[in-house]
Amino acid sequence: MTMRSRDAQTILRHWREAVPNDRLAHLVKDATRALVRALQVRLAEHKVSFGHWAFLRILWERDGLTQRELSNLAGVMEPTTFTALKAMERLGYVLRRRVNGDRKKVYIFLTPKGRLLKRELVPLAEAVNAIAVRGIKPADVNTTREVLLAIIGNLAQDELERDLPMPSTRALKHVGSARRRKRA
Amino acid sequence: MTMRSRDAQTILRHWREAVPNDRLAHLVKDATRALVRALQVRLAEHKVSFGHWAFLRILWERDGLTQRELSNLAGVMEPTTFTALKAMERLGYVLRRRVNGDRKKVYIFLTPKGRLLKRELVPLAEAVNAIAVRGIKPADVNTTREVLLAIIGNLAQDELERDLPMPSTRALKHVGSARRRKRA
DNA sequence: GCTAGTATCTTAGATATCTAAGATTATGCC
DNA sequence: GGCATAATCTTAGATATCTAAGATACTAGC
Repeated sequence: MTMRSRDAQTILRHWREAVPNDRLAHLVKDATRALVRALQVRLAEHKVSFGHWAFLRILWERDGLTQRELSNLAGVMEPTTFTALKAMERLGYVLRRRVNGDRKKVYIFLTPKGRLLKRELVPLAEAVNAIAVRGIKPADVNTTREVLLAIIGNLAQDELERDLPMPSTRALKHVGSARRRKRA
Repeated sequence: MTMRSRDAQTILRHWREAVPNDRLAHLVKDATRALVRALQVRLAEHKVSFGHWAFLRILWERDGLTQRELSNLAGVMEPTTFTALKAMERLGYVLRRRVNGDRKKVYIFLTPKGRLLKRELVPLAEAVNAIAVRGIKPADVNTTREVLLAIIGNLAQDELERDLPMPSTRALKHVGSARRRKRA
């Protein structure tokens, strides 16, 4: 299958030739795909799925978090988290436990097995990152970081504004209690 | 459901606080999610799915392309294209036709209905883009573009190198005939 | 002109993600 | 204390994507 290699080439040529102003989204998406794929193939060699990586990563820093908290940190919705953690539990990477106190919450703990993956997997992510930014000026990478953050911020802000029934500036102060506008 | 708004806030805080060096991938992915979601909600108001957008976009520029060509241009694999175009055919946006000549190929043509969507949908993408880059220096946006392109290029290059049985520099010249290494 | 290989589309099945809504537990107000 | 509301997890079902492999049509070399 020659396909994927040719694809990469084609995509690149495509972008180099014409990048109209309103295709930043497409470009960012292609970059994500490239990054994700690079990490994915490496993780696969260690039998870890990309979907689990995001949670492992957070848990290595600190476990005993709830699913809700993990969702927020990973930036995904709860069903995604739920499914991933169930699978990870089956694989023996984590334990899911309700503790005394708020019995709604499910706390997630790494098993030794899950913890051991860290030493194995983190280098893979570092390798992908190193490859990705090879030959790019660090200052430009930083600029990119800032720009992406600003974009995320702008869109989050916009989403809030679209949510508010009364689109006044003052209303933004009360963001914490904002309610989603129901969409068709 | 207050969730999504809080999520956005949480994600942002998260990123502003600590962006370790090897999480560029995560950041790019979050940006993609934000951009995609912004466009998605707008497209949904016009009953168009995000998955179809990418193909419409290409077809508005030029139709009569094959599925293979569309896949390459959209940067997705063929089953994705196939599924999307089948759905779009059902919706009456495109026709799929084999023509005399190479009867393997399926050529895609916009219907008038599909063509009319352009005027309706392009402004949505432009709006999202405008919101996304609001307040960001155009020069920085350009830098970001360049960096993302370079990243895509670096990773494409790396993928090729991983594919080649003999990882020599010279081998890269023969990229066109490169064969995928079989992965476990 | 047959056969082997290649190109293209298609099918099948997996993964990652989402929204919407259901179930359970906690909280707060009367 | 009991009911309404909120928080959290869970289920259900949809979408977008992928890989692997099957089916069909073309091409080239003998």
